[in-house]
Amino acid sequence: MKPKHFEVTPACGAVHQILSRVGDKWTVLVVNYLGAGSMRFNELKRSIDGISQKMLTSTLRGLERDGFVTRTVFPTIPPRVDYELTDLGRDLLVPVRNLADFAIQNETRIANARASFDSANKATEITPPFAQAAE
Amino acid sequence: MKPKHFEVTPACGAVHQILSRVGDKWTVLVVNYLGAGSMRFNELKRSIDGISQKMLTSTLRGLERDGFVTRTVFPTIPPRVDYELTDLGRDLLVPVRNLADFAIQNETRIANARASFDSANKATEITPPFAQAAE
DNA sequence: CAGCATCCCTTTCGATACTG
DNA sequence: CAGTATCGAAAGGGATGCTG
Repeated sequence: MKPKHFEVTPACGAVHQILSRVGDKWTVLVVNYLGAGSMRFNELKRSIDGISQKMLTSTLRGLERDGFVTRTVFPTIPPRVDYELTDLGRDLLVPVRNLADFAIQNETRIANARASFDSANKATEITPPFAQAAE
Repeated sequence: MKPKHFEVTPACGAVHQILSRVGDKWTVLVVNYLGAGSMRFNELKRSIDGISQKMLTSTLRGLERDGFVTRTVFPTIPPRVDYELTDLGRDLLVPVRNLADFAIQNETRIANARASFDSANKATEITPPFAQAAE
């Protein structure tokens, strides 16, 4: 849990914290859904196809810990828990969506770059005698 | 290598690609250094404290594959390899730095949120008889 | 309903040794 | 100098079963 090095600049730690939270598998999806308003646990779970309950829990906990979402428990039966973005969470949504826009706008360029890199690389390979045709 | 689900929106895949590249352990550091101009392999390695040559290599390969950096080999002895951001790489730097600025500007808020979350959590814990004082 | 605990597999990362 | 190859540790992530 505690970083060992990469303190190139003093602020670098904080930057990496955010970037790796945002870069994990589910955070952005969760934050994005919560951007539309508060949601319950299973409501989120149903919305985000493929997420396990374990990952949803830990993603929400992480976001809660960092102050991006609030968790409100209603002591009813059955229990009800609402998750909602804080102001900080809504602020986070802005730069994240900028990055998302970048990704969307450059999707083709990146895909092309990959394709040409991969084919250029394939050409350089050892080309073993039993090489399968390109998959 | 192939994602199984989380295609909530068609663009979601592209977004996640970028976010997870940028969220990995070293990419942002490398891209940030290259933002100042082209650099050689060992120059980068010396600049980024704690990075192993394996991770620097794979980070650079990933960035090259996605079209964010160029790799220029000078067939001299000893060999020399320059890495430099492409236009796409410099474009990437913009939203990334916005997110970095967000991280820096909200570092304290996040740290506070964590501290209060952690202490609130500690209070709820089983409080074992031999609980160590806060580390 | 909203979780926690457990098991287990996969991916990521770091350390070390070797090469053109 | 600029890598590749290999190994093992650690973290991430999924499936399942159980609880208040």
